[in-house]
Amino acid sequence: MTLDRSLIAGLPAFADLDGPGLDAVLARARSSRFPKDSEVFSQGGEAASFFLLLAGHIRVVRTSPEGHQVIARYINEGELFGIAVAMGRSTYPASAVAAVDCVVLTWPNAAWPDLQARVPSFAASAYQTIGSRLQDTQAQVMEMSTQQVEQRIAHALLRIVSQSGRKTEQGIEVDFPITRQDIAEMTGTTLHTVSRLLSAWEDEGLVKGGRQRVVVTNPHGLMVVAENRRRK
Amino acid sequence: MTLDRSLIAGLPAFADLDGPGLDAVLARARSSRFPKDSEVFSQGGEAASFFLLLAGHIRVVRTSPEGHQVIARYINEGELFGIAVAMGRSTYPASAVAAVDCVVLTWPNAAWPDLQARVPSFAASAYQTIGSRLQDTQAQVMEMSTQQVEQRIAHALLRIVSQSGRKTEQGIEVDFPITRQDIAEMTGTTLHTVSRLLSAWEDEGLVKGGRQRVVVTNPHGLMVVAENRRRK
DNA sequence: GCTGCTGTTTGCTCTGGCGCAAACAGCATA
DNA sequence: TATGCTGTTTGCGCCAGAGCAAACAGCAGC
Repeated sequence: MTLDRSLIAGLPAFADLDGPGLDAVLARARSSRFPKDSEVFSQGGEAASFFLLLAGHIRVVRTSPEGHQVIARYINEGELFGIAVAMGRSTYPASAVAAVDCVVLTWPNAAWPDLQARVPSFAASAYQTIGSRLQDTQAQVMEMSTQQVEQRIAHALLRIVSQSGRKTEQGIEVDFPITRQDIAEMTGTTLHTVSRLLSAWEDEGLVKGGRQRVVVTNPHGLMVVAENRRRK
Repeated sequence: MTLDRSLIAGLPAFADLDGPGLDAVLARARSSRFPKDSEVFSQGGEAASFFLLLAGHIRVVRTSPEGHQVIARYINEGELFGIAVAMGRSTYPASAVAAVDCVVLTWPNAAWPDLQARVPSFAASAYQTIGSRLQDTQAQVMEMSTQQVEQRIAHALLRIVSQSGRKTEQGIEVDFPITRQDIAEMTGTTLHTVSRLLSAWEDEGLVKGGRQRVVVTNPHGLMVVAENRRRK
């Protein structure tokens, strides 16, 4: 099965590639579907492939030995993920779970050295992805060290909505199902605290909730909360 | 000034290099001294170079807009740091401060593409460094999400001591000056809490403190604390 | 339309660890 | 030997947010 260039031509990861370059990249890939809640790869499993998300949303989850779960990030359409090979790792450090039905491009790790040599801008894009994830994660550590729960949750919501928001009449909605528990696992807090805060924000007209739904109705107001600039 | 191969021949970053490879790498580098407390590079500053620590210890610090400081990591002898260029970044995301007098190799970023092409194993080592920092940072997020302060501090201490410990008669000592405040900034807690816990541990015979000094006298006991397996 | 499951809300209690304050101790300099 | 400066210790009060419990609500399947 041959994949069409148009699948990936518009993506930032391939911005610098010409037609033949795109074909070279696609020649080694295959596309597959992952239904909602299925695992694309599993924490600790041998890293045999790397991936690009064509459609859908993917949750990257780490589980501690004691069974605690933490959501490291959400992958959006067009992003590379599971690129353990680019970091010289042989196992996946986290699991990737489809938050909705997804379409994923898969490359075998064996293709990496060759791709890196023949399509250097593709490799550069992978390295940049890793670099920006490192930045994001370090920023998260800073947030967790210095900010209170309310600001952290507000920031997290704004980030989600800015990366994976869908405009509606009411405001900007997270365009995949997300539970209060998920938000808690992203911010290092508890389901209960998230629920309480969202309820409070709903009363203030900042957000609107629903089952596995969050709509930010007043992004600017939420930013004020995130920056801790509100007059209590 | 020409640098001698022996400077770097034993380092993991150059493990795969032969003699000419080492020379090629060194040809573009220059070596310099940084006195204690001086900055090797500064957060937000334009990233013009990347570095390797030949001797000493370096503290990587991020400062928030509100002035909060967080210690992202310590760099040990033989490690690459400030490799913004490998992540496609144009500014440094943190500052690097010499914790003791240091000797540092410096390459201009301009040398990177060439080195990457001619000494691929050097580039690979840089990418692996970034990858393992991402792992470390994500592990830190997990710790901060799921563990209490006591465990986090115990883990942090064990990590420091295993990476930069010096054996003494008393136990393993952190071999650079480190304050309670530093430990607090590594673990997202406060000077006071760190001091209290170290005092308590000293009473239990796990560690021994001093001004800017920490000696772990009973690593195994401290691991029990870190794993939260103690009978209170 | 009923049933069950999964996710959400909310009240109450309790406590880890932060913030403040003050005293104290090494170490360097005059 | 005295004087500061910087880092450390410790006591005390407080509160953000966790933990527990219980009721509630949307949605899927029968």
